[in-house]
Amino acid sequence: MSKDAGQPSCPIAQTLGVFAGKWKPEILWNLKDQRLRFNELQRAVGGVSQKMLAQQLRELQRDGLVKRIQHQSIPPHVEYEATSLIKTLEPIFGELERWYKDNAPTVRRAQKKYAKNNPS
Amino acid sequence: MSKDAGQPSCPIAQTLGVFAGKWKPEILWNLKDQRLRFNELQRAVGGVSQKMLAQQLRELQRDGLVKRIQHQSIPPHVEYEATSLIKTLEPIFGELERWYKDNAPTVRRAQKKYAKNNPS
DNA sequence: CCGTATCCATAGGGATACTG
DNA sequence: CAGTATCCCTATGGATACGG
Repeated sequence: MSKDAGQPSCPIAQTLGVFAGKWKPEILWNLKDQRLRFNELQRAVGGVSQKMLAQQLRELQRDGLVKRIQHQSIPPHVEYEATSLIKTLEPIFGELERWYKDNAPTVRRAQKKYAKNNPS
Repeated sequence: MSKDAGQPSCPIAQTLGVFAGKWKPEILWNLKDQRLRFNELQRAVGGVSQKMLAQQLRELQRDGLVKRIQHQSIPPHVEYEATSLIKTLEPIFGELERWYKDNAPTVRRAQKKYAKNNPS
């Protein structure tokens, strides 16, 4: 019991669900202004396994954020590109970036202070 | 091996790391305009276990987003409240909320379409 | 009342090997 | 090249019981 009904109640969590997966921000970040092939993307993201990359790309496609472009050729040639829906995320990305620029030091200090008070 | 260096490269991921944990958005959402006690918070969030709530609260304290207020009394009385740093997240929350309002239907449609094309 | 400690099941995710 | 399939280990997270 106490099974979650499924939908998180607040819209914040809903939106995060779409783009806040483990590798998604970096994938979107890299696709923001360029098409990339699978391997290029894997190198660009750095540290992601094939399995994870494929999976996250599938979810991004499902949610309409990324489009898969298959060129018929041998050897196969596939490119991924951001859809127009991604453009609507830009204000969010902008705010996230700005927040980091403005507040990262504050967070660092809080963490140091916390660490000092908590002999883990 | 192949241990990740630690820091994700893009600031987006950095910022998300601070507040995008599984229960954090809902915790912050509830603390936004009121102090709450541990049990109140647990009920408010809904579905979160004691263990998870305690853990997420610890992280939020560590990152300076939440303050723990301990009243000395028997039985113990503890309250959690948002710090001023949380205020700086509001533009982000605002954008996230707005995005959901504007684009949730689009995402739904994309998902339906994707499901139709992918007999999973 | 406010948590921590412990146990345990499940899902996440890496490495590797293989296919169209 | 662009993935899937498999194996396997670890981290996550729920339930329960206990301590300050």
